[in-house]
Amino acid sequence: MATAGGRRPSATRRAGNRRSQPYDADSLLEVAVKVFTERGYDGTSMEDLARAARITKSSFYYHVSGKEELLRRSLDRALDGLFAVLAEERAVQGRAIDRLEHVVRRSIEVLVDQLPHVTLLLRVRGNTRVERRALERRREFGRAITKLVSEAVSEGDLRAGIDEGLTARLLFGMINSVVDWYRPNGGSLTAGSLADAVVSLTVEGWRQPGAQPRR
Amino acid sequence: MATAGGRRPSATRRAGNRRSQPYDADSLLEVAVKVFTERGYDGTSMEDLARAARITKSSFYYHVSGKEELLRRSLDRALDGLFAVLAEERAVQGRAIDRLEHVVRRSIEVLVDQLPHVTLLLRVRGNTRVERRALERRREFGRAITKLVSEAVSEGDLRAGIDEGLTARLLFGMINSVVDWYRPNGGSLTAGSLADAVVSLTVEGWRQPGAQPRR
DNA sequence: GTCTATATTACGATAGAC
DNA sequence: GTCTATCGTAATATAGAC
Repeated sequence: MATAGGRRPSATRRAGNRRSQPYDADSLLEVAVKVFTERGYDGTSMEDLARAARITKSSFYYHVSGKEELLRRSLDRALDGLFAVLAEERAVQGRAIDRLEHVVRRSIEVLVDQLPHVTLLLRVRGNTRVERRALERRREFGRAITKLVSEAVSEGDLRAGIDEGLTARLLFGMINSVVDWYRPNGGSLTAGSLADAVVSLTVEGWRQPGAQPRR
Repeated sequence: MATAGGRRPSATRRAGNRRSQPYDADSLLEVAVKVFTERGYDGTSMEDLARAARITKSSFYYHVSGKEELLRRSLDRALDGLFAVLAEERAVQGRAIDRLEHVVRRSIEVLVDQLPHVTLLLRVRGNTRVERRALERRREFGRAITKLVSEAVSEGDLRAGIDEGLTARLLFGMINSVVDWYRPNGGSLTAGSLADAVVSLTVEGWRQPGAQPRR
């Protein structure tokens, strides 16, 4: 999965806030997006970013044109990851219910893998052109999910009578909410076991199989 | 449900952005929180608020001490609503599974009823004391939900083997995600039918009852 | 590449007239 | 209660030395 590019010049080097070698635009993006997710994009100043990188504002500006470039690159990373999932073999071939499950599982992987970027994406409000473009792509992703749910109903694998758009929204609402608490260092909770929990909860429900229906 | 106070001096009067009678602190809170949810709290300036209220910044300051007072009052409104649910008769008496369902349904009602305030609450980052206090109360609410899920497992009404904390988080993640798309003017989708969808999806799952298990 | 210093604008907040 | 005018601060961004 990784960061999609090839070379990784400073990812490990910078781990632990160690300040030794000069920055490049990519390593500063990492720093920035981390701070954005902690304090919010609008709540973060270039001074905050520079302090987190242990350099001055001016040095920061040497590498990037400004806050919005950082936001744009981060949002693109998240969106490219999600759309790549929609293009995968198992997302386009087979029964809709299987394609849906695949997209759910892989989306959770992308979310965990690109956690800060996806987090930022999910909090965008649409105040600038960059943000509005991201929102539009997000809506496009949502439409693709709704279509999958719709087809799964048509093919008889989801209960008829459910509202496709609503179900899709609630499903991805559940998935997206993961960014609010998931922390990679947590250890045992992998993207896979998280996906298991989500799929289990939405597919089978939490009802105790033996239990009497309660109404 | 309403706005908890008694008199409603300008709620209807202000509907439709009509500008006629003088403001008070409560009617300005409504205006402000609406803008906050659209542009984000940090992304909103007092100038923005004043423009939305069709008065000047100075006039706005005549009624409120500043942005943070507006935030504090909004967050308190959301949190008070949610905690009131936990204190309701049906949230403290009976089987845990029934108490849980009641809290889920009533929380959705509060969310819909106090939509902008709950929206703001869910987006708080913890940058100020006011925000950190709200986050702490939110965590306390979360712990109460986890406890309910836990008890429902103990009482044998939820499948054993599920992770209580994870289930609680995913459940309320699904519920909370509603603020990202629900619009009251939408018409036919009431809090009740929304709650039905959430309960149905999480309790029964979306599997077609007649369908063969697929793995 | 990184720094100090600074230009410029935006923002939160207040003073004082009406 | 609302206005115009303004103060002080903090933010984005750049210039120029090293």
